[in-house]
Amino acid sequence: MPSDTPSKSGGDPPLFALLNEVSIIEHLARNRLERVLPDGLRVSHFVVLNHLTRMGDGRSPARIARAVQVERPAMTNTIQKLEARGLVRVGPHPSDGRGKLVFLTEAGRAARAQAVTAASAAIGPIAAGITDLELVAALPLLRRLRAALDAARDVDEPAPEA
Amino acid sequence: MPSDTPSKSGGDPPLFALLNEVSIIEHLARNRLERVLPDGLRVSHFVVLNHLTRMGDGRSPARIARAVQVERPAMTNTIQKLEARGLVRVGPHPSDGRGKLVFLTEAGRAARAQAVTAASAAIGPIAAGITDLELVAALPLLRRLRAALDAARDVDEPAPEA
DNA sequence: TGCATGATGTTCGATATCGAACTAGATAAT
DNA sequence: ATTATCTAGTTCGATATCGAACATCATGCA
Repeated sequence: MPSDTPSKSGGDPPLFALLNEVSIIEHLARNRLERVLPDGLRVSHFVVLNHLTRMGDGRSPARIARAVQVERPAMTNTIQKLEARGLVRVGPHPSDGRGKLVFLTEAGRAARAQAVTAASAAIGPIAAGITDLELVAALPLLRRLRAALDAARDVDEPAPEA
Repeated sequence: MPSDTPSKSGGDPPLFALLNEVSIIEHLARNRLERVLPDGLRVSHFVVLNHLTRMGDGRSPARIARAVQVERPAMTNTIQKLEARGLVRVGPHPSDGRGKLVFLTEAGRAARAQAVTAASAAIGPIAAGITDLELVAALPLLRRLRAALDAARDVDEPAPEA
């Protein structure tokens, strides 16, 4: 049964081991989520609906893109799909001539609620042996790590030479 | 400065909040890694080199694909690229007529070592304010979550009817 | 032995994402 | 005011990934 055992993650620094687990969890959760979402709703669409619901309506595509860690062209595509499905309404920015603002429609809110239900039903039971207490306990570290990675995102040239 | 504050992740169940952090961390780490890898080495390539180095040589593409959470066509593509770069050697399976086995070349091991160095240099400093102790403390939960998600991967029909 | 089922590697078509580049509009500096 | 710089949204080309389908070989069962 131990078909993989030579040197599992023995020599890996803790940070690498953690990022490895994170990578696999993300992949598994994403795949699972993709299969249970209603209709042909994509994870990327769900993420945007979720973001708009939680953080608020009337945001620009660029702002959403930054928050969701996606490049702007991808967000253009996603929002066009959402608008075509009637889950989102796009209007011009009042004070910024080039900008746009994205608003949730009622259908969008409903679809998001339905997706959340489906996601909870599909992913919740899997983590049966894991208590909320443990999850909450692990959250602060992950948030700090995310913040650190996020902060270092634009800092690519740390003073080339002295 | 608080440009995003309406309802951050207040109403989210802990599992969702954690998966959200995981998703963002994975994205940020992947992007950062992609930028620091030598030549045009892709993250997917690096992952395979890493897996073969840590878990051992002479594995079949399908087995690697399962371990790395990627579909077989993607692994076919990745291995062809690796072979074209001379980082990997592919031979027939001795006892299984259809199978193949993937072996690391010296260039492959060297490239992996170089990539690990680059990755450490790029990602290590970011997590400066985070101790190995904290990371190690968070690992068990993540491993359990991964195991749970992994186990539930094929169990899609949990006894449809009684 | 012969046949059904499953696994492996691959090809194909569709889709999403990314980086680069472009246009239009905003913003800062001179 | 004019110019330079920056940002928003989009388009384009390239690439990776996925799901479905296929040919080949293994394996279990009759």
